[in-house]
Amino acid sequence: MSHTVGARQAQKQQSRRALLDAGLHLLADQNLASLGVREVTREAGLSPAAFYRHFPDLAALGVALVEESLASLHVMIRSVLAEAGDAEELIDRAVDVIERHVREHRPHVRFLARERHGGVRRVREAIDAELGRFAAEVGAALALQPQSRGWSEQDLRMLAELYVDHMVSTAAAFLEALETDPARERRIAATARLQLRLISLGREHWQAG
Amino acid sequence: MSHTVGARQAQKQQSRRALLDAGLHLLADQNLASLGVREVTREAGLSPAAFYRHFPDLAALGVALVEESLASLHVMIRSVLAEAGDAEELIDRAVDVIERHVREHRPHVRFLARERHGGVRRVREAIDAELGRFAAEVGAALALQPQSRGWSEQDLRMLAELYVDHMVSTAAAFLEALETDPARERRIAATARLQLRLISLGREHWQAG
DNA sequence: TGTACATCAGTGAACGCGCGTTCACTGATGTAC
DNA sequence: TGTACATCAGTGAACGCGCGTTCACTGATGTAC
Repeated sequence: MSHTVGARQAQKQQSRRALLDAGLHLLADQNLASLGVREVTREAGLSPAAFYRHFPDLAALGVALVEESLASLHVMIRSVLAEAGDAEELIDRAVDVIERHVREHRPHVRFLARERHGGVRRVREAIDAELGRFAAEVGAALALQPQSRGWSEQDLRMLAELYVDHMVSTAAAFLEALETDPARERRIAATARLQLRLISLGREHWQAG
Repeated sequence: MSHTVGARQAQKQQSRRALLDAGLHLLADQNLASLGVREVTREAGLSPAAFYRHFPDLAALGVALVEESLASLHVMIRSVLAEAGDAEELIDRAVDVIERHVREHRPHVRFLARERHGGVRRVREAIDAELGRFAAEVGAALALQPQSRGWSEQDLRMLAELYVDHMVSTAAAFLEALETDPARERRIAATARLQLRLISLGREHWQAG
């Protein structure tokens, strides 16, 4: 049985949550680098000094948001990899899952897109490291598939990276569409499916020539 | 013959240049959204008030930087599209050109990567619109190639976008490597070549199944 | 259960600082005659 | 060529403001007995 946390602990966690949510909300319209401590605490309904009971600085809050954001992404990727079916079905499923993920975790996805090449090195590195781990995971899953018979480690890795990069580009496109012109969503999904189909074809004929 | 600009005009252009260079330099370590007017003018060796003789605000300076950055990118893309040779040669050439471009226009490339999903909407939209134009240009070039016989407009467009997205991902990877661990450059180039080869294979067998 | 003390999340005031923007100005460059 | 006036890029001082961070504090929660 889990230890029941005391009221004090529970309240502290609630405040921490409020700070993270406030940050995520404010980061819809700006970068982590331009976010202010007072801005976050104001949004969270706390005094400025309270911030320091939870994080040493804003970069630390950013890293906490990276962890959250990537945890949910991780779940998504696993669910895509766990699917069974023919190539066509898998592609449709994968694009659907990405689209739903962006819709349901919009602030987190936006945060990742914005900070992946953003101005705060610690956060940038945390994101890149995690995306690298995703690629490794995808590579391991690909290695188990019969189509990968005879593929070198390097080839598997490059294919995994191609998939991850494509997922990232597609997610960013969905996000931009949601924010500016939701009608574009359908076209982006259609394009992503065609692209994945083309990549599948390339995969089938790899080393065949 | 071109009109010789007066000394006044020439000096003004020099100051404008200094402001753009100062901005670009400072944006190596931060976002446009967190850049300050005083910061830029200090770096450029001008008084704070001088800034307003050139730009109404920092977003305007950002848009000017987008135009510069994309002009040089445009030249690069045209040079890739203009190449002739077999698929293998074209791929090697394309990856080399991207690598060289990132090296030679590092501050501009970094700026684009950072602000593409950054916090300043005007700048974000300017970048996206220009990347869309690139995709159209690539699509038009692809349409002229014999391998594209029978391809629909939609298929050409999705392939063009796949190439542009791949170029963007590759450029971002080169950039990150240059900034953190130059030894990774060779591996990134090798991966990009393999990926382009796989995409080429997919292209050859498109609609063949 | 009750009491006395310890902990510590959150407060509110205070600090010094750099910010964006404005303003009247200066003096070199440009122009009309 | 010379003179008198216009233009305007850049200046330096000034303003009010919100910032990050610190500090001693408060009072609810936790703990030992």
